[in-house]
Amino acid sequence: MSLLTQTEEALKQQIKDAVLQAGLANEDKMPEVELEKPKDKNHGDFATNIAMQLARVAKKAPRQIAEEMVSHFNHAEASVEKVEIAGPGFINFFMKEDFLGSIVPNILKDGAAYGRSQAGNNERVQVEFVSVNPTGDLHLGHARGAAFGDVLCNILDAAGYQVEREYYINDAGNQIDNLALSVEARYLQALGQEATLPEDGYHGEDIAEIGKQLSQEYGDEWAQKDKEERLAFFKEYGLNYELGKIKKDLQTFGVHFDSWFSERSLYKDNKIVETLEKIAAYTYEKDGATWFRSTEFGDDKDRVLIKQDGSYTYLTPDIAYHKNKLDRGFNQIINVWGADHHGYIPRMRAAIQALGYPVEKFAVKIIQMVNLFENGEKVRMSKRTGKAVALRELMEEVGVDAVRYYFVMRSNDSQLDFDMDLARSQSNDNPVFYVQYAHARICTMLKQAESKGFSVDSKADVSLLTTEKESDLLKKLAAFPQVIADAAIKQTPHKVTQYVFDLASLLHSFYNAEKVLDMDHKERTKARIALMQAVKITLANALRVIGVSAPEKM
RNA sequence: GUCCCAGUAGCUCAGCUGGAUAGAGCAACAGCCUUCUAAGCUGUGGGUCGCAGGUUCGAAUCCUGCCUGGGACGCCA
Repeated sequence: MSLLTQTEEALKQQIKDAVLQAGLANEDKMPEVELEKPKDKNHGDFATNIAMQLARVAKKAPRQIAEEMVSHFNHAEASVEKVEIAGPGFINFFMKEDFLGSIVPNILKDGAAYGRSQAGNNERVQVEFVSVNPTGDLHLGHARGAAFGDVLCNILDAAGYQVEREYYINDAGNQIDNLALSVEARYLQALGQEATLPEDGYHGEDIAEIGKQLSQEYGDEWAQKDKEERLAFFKEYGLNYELGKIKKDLQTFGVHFDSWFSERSLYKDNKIVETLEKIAAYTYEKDGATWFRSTEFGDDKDRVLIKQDGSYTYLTPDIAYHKNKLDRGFNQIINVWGADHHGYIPRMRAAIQALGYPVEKFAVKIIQMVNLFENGEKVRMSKRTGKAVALRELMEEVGVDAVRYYFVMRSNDSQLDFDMDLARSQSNDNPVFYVQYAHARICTMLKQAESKGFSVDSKADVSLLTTEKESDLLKKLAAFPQVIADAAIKQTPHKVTQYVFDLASLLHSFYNAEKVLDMDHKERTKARIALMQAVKITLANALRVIGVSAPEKM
């Protein structure tokens, strides 16, 4: 348990005891004590609205309740310096000076582990994200999903969940047959033969490249062979080529997966038939097709599982896939989907229920669209390729750090304007640099300290850290594990970018107000060096969670 | 037509399991470098929280309706 939560728990307990002793409520009428951290410092370190909550139970005015509660409150047990009643009945607690005294040594001791907690109780969570069809490059929208999913996993991991990252490869079905046909056409063209791309084929440069490669590698060998055999080979070839590119881009982007799940394996292992049998009670035949009665579970229409031509719709193997995921025993499976898939949620929820699983285990995070701006104008297509802007281009243009930071800095359900010029700019407008600069600044200070004979000392007298800027920093540092845990529970990665920005801001403010290296006050200098080290560790840990580098100098 | 997301300062967005005077960055304006990196800091101005009702001691936050913007509504994936 982190220092701050210990303090809070102790305080809550004392508040509860005081309420009971004052006879304002008995055990079963006792509401949950809620503590908040007031934004305004004049309102103390913590505040509670318990008096207002009790107004109805105790049948008294909130302020009067507050006074009776306070008169029974044990200041010493809760490390409270002063209590004030304010406004309509808020009770504000001002903690003793040293209540944050152990935070710096704690952080120095924990190092890279500072911020980690057991909030997740080791629950197993699986996050499936990206899962782009291996028929082309990752573009803008996929990139946001990739960054979001990866950071969410980092957060869950730090908060004490067991996380598994999975990519679902759509290597069966229509789109992959189409890929094979497209490759075939490009191959034949590369050999100088007449061939046209299928109507709904893939027109990208990369497919032409595959065709060229094949023609160079095999000459007309494959043109001679049986079409079926040829397509089977081209399918594999194209799949490996495209998947290889995706994997490489993801690696560059700093995203890795624990498992790559093949849709094809569902066919091979007979999982789809098994799944269909399992939900047979909710299926029926109509118009020569097999339907899933998803309306029974709140979907707005029933869905086809087996088409007239006997093939499956996209949904069918996907249900089998979700069954497979749930059978693996996760406490929760989280899917990260693009906004264009939101309509898909009700039918999948229906399927989960038809399979007999608790629907709460199934969560979907919808990632809203990204709009790219350059020179103040919306960029619809890449200038280089004429197609949707690829992640690769974006990384080359503005760097991995900026792309990742920008993609997680906003709530996933807000659309995102990505300003290329801003992300590229190495200026004070750019939040990525602002945060990294704070880290680099500390590194410089610590280096200077070393050259003056100081070293980081975890036994430095941190009670000398008494200025307002210092206590602001201490409080912010202490909050970090809770911020991570909160972001994990709410599945809101942007809370971490927000936190790291705030911490950087406090550091810059402190830096400008106080001098760390002061030969006239050696003890205070030591304390500040320890504080700087603690801030450095926390900034680095937070940046690591986001997947952004923490440079030593800039 | 149905469903999802959004609507908060000039711009981009936090805040949304109800709480005190609604926050941040950018932009604007005024200051701070012989002093540990000015990629920084300090200050000022700027808001009918889309609109209208409702619930509540209390609503940006919850409920209902409406308006605006984006997206989705295939025997595509």
